[in-house]
Amino acid sequence: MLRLTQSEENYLKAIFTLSQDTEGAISTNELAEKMLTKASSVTDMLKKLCEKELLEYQKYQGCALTNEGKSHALAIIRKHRLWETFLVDKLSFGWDEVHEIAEQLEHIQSTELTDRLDEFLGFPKVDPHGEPIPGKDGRIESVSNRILLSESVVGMRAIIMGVEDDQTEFLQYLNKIGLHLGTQIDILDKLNFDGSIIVMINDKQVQFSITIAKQISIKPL
Amino acid sequence: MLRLTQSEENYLKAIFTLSQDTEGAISTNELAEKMLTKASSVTDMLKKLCEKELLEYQKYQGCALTNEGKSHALAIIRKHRLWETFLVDKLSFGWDEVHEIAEQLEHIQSTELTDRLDEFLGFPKVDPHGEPIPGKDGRIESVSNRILLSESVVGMRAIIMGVEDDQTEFLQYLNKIGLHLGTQIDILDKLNFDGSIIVMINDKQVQFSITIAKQISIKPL
DNA sequence: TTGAATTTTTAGACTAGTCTAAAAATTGTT
DNA sequence: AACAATTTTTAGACTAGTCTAAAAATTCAA
Ligand SMILES: [Mn+2]
Ligand SMILES: [Mn+2]
Ligand SMILES: [Mn+2]
Ligand SMILES: [Mn+2]
Repeated sequence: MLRLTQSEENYLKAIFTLSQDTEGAISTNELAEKMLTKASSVTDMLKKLCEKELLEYQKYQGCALTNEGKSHALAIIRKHRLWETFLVDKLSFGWDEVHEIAEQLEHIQSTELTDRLDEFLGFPKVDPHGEPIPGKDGRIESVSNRILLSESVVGMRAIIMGVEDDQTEFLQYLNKIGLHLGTQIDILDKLNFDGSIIVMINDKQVQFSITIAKQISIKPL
Repeated sequence: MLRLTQSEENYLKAIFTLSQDTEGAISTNELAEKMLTKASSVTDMLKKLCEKELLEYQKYQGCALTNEGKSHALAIIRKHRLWETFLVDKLSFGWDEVHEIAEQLEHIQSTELTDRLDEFLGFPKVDPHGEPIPGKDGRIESVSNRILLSESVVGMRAIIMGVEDDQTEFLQYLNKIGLHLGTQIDILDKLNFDGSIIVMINDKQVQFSITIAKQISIKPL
């Protein structure tokens, strides 16, 4: 079994995540930005991960994970999301407080631990941000009939199913306006000129910019 | 707040532990053996930790933790023992399976997490090996009327309270002979020439070498 | 109390991960 | 197609942690 450093694992995870919404290879700069580091550091790491056959990489052509690399990334994401669930469900942390801690816990090496944690939590399907939790086998069950709030239409009634961004400030903002997983909303209006969406949450009107609306996923009722 | 690397934390913990049963300073070689590393590496690390005022160190004179260093060490030991308790009490691991995992978990940085875990576990006083768990304030409650099995006298009846060694093979051996925390034993005999102790455990006779007897702590009834 | 054995430190090297600055390759634009 | 802008890689340096081999200090024992 190939043993990876924390840094290597963080790169794999970042590449996997970026690949989710990008066609083709991931560029060095894109990855540098995501990793909050410099392109030259990324190049060095890509060479190393390519050497270990976790990704394919050719000079100036960006990179793409191999199956091996993908399954490593999924194992880390599985751990991250299980630990976040543990922190919220068992230790009563808020959904805005768990990401940084899970960022460390995801690197604990023990498949046995991960699988027992999964069982202890009752095999949860999604984490506290509504993100699906990969199974033991690395498979992600597709989450059903979700759309982004940005794609909603006026008059729709819907349930909040997830957030695409788990940054503390964003989640704290959502807390402040009373928006949680499972919250019911009504789409009241959309402004043509900037795409803003006006929503009713617990009898209060809230206006979301298109940027925010793209970070929230809902299930129409 | 001073941020330490995993390696620095492991050194502090080792120095603390060695200091428990050694008078005066800890020597470079002693520490090298404990850390499974070379004396030259230890010297480098001692310089660094001295620089950070976590220990006092003078060339050729060994080292001793400062109060700052001690409280860091205690915080790591607290985490280690709480996580071991979590693994055994909540995830049903055996006491022989948890040390390696806790060796990693003890480095997770979040006082909030540690304190909530403590609460979730019901503020346990001892870990699965009978070792006391330091409190939030770093204080260790002294464990009452314990002696080592090696110091027992023939005819005594006692309860197993702890083990001084948490190596997997040792604990597995204890499992095999049916010795756990809380097990009741009778001291049947002591052999003068090698110090072996013959003990009755669950109606079976078992003979312990003096080496083993020094690793087991008991409470006489 | 002096020489030998042991312990400890230093010197120099290596790996992992990062950085800055400069060079090279690619991309885009006229 | 040529040149400019942008992206990416390389070269060289730095820190942390480790190692081996050699030098220095301490300890031990005759
Ligand atoms: Mn997260
Ligand atoms: Mn991480
Ligand atoms: Mn342990
Ligand atoms: Mn450790």
